[in-house]
Amino acid sequence: MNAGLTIGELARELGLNPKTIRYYEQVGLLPPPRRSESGYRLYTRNERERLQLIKRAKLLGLSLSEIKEIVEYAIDGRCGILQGRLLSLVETKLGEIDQTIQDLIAFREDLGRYQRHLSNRISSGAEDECRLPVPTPCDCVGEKVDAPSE
Amino acid sequence: MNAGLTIGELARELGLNPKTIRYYEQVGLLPPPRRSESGYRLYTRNERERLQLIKRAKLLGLSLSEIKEIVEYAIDGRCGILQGRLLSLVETKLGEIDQTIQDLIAFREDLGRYQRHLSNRISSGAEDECRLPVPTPCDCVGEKVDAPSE
DNA sequence: CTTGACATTCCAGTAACTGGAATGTGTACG
DNA sequence: CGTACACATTCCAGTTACTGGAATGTCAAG
Repeated sequence: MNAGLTIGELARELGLNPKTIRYYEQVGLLPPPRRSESGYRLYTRNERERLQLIKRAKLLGLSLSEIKEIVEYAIDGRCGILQGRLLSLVETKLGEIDQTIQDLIAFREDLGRYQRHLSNRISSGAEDECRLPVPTPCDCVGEKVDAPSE
Repeated sequence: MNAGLTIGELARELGLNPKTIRYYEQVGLLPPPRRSESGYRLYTRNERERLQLIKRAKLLGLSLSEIKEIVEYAIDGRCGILQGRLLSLVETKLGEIDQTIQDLIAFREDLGRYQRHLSNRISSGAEDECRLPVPTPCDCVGEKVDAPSE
């Protein structure tokens, strides 16, 4: 029953839940794969590529239906009206992705600072004054929020 | 009735749906803000910062309850057991964020290539042979390629 | 004083999974 | 061979994180 990955193997390779893969098939994001004698799904290289693309697109925050549009085009090489629609979708998203990357890098820095702060506190046994520098530059977060002044 | 942002103003500033902000309040991610005479929510700078932190954390893929843990800690300055729990959460996430950034950058490249490809095709009026280089044939994310022959 | 854009609450729906139940499959072991 | 055991199947129900709609209230402008 080999010659192809089972759903579990594919899922493990990609760090996905097998259920997620079945779900993608159900909503038409993945084509129904061929089946073994006994009805097990059998996947190939193609599906792996396709899922990787889907994973990336998800990172970008595309919805499954947007992804479907891109993937369908990419995989099937379908042409026509879709092209213009797709180009503008891609262009919009290109504009967004750089911002996303910036945000992510900024957050990574916050988090790193936070981590250093935490492990310092812990190793020094400090138990008080735990205000932390998580949010961007300044204070901000550690405030009870009634601040009634304007 | 001013001295503070209304929910709509805050939402616009942050690119969120006002409903989302109310939802965050409902699940305890945001403290109930003070209200105007007539019952409108009035927000301050603090909430803006807090929401920005939440937005970033979401980018990273933290769940709302994970975010809540971090934010709550930040707010109450609570110490003790939480610290260790939090440190390991943060450390795990730090490990993931670099991968996420890598993925995002790789996808950005794919997308850029795709965009050039598309606009070339369109401006040259080409209508056939639309296979595109989107999914980067090589593997950038989940390594581990033991392709069983097919 | 009405119109229109905002706000409120509550309830219902959606997207994208995720888990559980009931059942079948394939290999390995005594 | 039989029986574990980890996998697979389908179907259905639940969860998370919103998102929209209805009914109603508020406020600044014309």
